[in-house]
Amino acid sequence: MYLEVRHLYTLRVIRDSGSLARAAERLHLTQSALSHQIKALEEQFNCTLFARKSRPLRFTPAGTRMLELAEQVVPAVQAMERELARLAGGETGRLHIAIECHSCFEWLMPTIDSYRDHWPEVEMDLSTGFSFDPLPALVRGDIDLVITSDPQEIAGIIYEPLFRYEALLTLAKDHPLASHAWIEPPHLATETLITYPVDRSRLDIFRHFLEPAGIEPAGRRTAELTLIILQLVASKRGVAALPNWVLTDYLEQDYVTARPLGKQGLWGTLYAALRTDDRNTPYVRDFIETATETSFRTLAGIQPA
Amino acid sequence: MYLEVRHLYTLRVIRDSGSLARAAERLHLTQSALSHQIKALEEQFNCTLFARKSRPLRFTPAGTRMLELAEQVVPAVQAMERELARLAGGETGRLHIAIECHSCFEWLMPTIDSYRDHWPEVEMDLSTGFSFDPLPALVRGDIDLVITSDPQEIAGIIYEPLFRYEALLTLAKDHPLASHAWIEPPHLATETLITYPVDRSRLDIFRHFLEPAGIEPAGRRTAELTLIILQLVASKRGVAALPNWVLTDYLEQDYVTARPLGKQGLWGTLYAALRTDDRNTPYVRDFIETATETSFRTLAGIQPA
DNA sequence: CATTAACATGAATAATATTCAAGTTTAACA
DNA sequence: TGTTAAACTTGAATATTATTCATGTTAATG
Repeated sequence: MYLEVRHLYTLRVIRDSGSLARAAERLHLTQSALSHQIKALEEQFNCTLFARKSRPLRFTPAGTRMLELAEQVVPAVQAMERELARLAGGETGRLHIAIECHSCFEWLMPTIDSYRDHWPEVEMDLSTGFSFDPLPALVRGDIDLVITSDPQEIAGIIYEPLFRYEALLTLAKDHPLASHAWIEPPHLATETLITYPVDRSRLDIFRHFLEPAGIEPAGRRTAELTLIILQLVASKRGVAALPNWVLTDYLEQDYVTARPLGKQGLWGTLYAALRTDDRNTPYVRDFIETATETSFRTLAGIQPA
Repeated sequence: MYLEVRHLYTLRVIRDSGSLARAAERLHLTQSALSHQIKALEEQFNCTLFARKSRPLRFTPAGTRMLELAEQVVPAVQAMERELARLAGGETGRLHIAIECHSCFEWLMPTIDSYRDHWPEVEMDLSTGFSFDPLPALVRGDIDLVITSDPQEIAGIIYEPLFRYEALLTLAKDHPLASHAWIEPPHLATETLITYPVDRSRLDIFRHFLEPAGIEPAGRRTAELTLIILQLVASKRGVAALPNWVLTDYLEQDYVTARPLGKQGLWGTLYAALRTDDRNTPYVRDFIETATETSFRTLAGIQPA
């Protein structure tokens, strides 16, 4: 065995996720595979790289040194890969993005920032899919990429999963439902549900939580901006299902509280939809990679798809 | 497939050796393996890395860029590996070296220079084995490493091959034998052979060239220093068998000329002899690695062992 | 127009990474 | 103190990937 870029990449993910088990998920490997990988490294260099017994796990001096190398090497490799991708053709093109996901700005903005650095020649545009259905526009070629949590089978369109997130029911701090460890559908029969202004068929809380149980909320009202929704919730005008990552800051500041929907929680997956033709276009591929990487760096509580 | 350190290492060797075939030898791989490896890289990045049809082969812009990465990454990886090896223990120790090879200073000095940088704590010493037989001293533990081209089976001693070289018969420029494309043993029956002052049983030209043919040179004289030997040859006091790498400068300056010994040439291997116990000692291993690397960088015309 | 050296290719094999199916260990909790 | 769950380890089975082997192609050379 030899030290390879793969190992360095692994090491970074382990540090970022704080445990072998979680790192394995992100790397799309079993936890056993990672254990073997690290063990082989440790045997080759005849030293331990980190102490597993503490959470988050701690790197030894040797592990820290190797991580330092990783920090130098991995970005350099990625930079070269991007440059070659540009060289290989398709260095310029158009990337018009539409988002159906109303809370996506948080990771989309840093993603676009860092993407622009790598692909200055790509003409970018961003439209929010509030008023029109973006998928036909994607098929027609008016736009090139749609961020959505609701993949619909359409010929010529593929969905690349970005990450999984949990929808939490956001509640005022002293809301009665906060006494439950998790929310069941009947709990909502007497509540006003605040949502983004989209058709209920696009909302997971209806499709995968309330409708299967045959429950209707007492009322519904909509708001476009996440901040407004939160204000409404805080002032007890209703409750709202929001992605966990949107809430981390507000929960920490104790502005609102939140509970899982169902014992297992209500999980959704965010996808990038693109035309099959664009599947291997370098600058499109790299956008997706940049997006997942940025998300995992920026967002707390999300899971690999 | 992914870009790995291995590929970057390969790329450097290809550049240094100017052809896939030679690079393969140095990497201890078949030429086919290398061809596959490069092909896979080129397919992954969808570009060619170098033009094969020219000798030495030329890197494309993409290849150059990747080589640039290699130049940054490989030394960084090696540096970390050495640091970890020191951390893992055995960071300090003794390395007393004896050389039997009289022309080895050329690569030994740069080797020791760069080695000292990496292992400042290791106490080094160098003795030339002119007067005593170093192998018993190695067994006893008086010295720790012997550079020799003449491995003798001794319990507790192993030989790590460094590189292969060709012994050439060095001749005055206008020497009659220079008219032959290569030298046969009978040609030497009328010549004075100039050698280093060691027993003839240690000299490859006797053991593997003259004795098998039952030929004796007309005379023999010795000199300790390579430069003196060359002066004697140039002034027609005799002929001498010397490693090819010693001669490159003098041949270029047209000071002397040289011919292969036999149609296939007379090839020898240089070894590092060490005690079996020291086989895995980090600072000893690294000396051997540094030595081969330095040799291939410094010396022209040598071959992987 | 042979001949040689360098490189390419497809199939076979060897080496290596990963998973699978246990088994430990640790920490949390009743 | 026992019980459970989560995180990690381990050895054997399997899958994947790298390398070799045998052979073909190409380009340069006499």
